[in-house]
Amino acid sequence: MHSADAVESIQREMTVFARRARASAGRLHPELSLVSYTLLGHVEESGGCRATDLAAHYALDKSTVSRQVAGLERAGLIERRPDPKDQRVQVLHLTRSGRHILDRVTQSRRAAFRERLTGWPAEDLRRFAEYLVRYNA
Amino acid sequence: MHSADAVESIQREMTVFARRARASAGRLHPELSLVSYTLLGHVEESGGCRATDLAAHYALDKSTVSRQVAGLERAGLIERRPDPKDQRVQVLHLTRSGRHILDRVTQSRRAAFRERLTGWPAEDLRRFAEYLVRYNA
DNA sequence: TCGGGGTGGTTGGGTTGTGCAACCATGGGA
DNA sequence: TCCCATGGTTGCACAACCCAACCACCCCGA
Repeated sequence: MHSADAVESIQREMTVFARRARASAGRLHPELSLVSYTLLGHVEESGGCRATDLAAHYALDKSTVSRQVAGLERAGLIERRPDPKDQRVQVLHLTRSGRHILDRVTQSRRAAFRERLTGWPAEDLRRFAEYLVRYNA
Repeated sequence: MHSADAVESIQREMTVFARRARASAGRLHPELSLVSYTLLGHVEESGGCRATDLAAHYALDKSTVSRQVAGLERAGLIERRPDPKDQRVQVLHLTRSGRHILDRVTQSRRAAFRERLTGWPAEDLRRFAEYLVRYNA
């Protein structure tokens, strides 16, 4: 396989993956869309972040994030705390319920993934993940 | 990095990638969305296929494909030919114009990708593509 | 000190991609 | 000949987006 073909494949397969991921996420966890799940995960990992941070990291319009965040708050999964340093800012944090649901969904997603990746050598998994991170950096 | 973390990363980074791809595709080629481009590419590669084939391969609902195909036909990029073996079937083929646009967009996408992947050893590219194909298989 | 450009966030409006369900037409056996 | 399966279209609803306009607040320089 030449580099040009590899590039072609990467592009196409990523697209296929994304579509399937979204579809199956919707089926498995009606309570938490793939987008919500991703944002929720980011909020947890970051230990409190702003809507703008989410928008920048996921290349989303701030209006999109604003609405997603509103939905998550309405669902009681995150809460907004004022930033004492800057009155414009709302720092997002998971609620107890948000953490709980995130954990449940993560478990179940992980199980599905693991099944899918059964038989992959650990080394390949590691390298696959590393490629993706490097690409998106 | 342990396997569980790798799995987590793969999932997340794929999502990020997909979103960026869609956004940038829309910006670079307003005349051909990412979905259209993908389907068009598949039709060319297969050398004539049915809408149902597309739906199966991309895990899309047949109604979605039907509408996408209708759009591509309206745009003059593909044409439907009756299948002599089965009157229900419409075999999809690229038109001259479809082939032309597909080529142009492919060139430009490839250039963008290549720039992005500058500095990647060919071996890594090859392996990255292989992982993706294996995963989606 | 005050005015203005920059930044965080919300809202209104519109587009696109998608799935589900109901439907039609054709095909292929029992 | 009937009946079910299959390929495809259409109506309907919805989620995720983006852009533009807007408000509130921050901060820097004249």
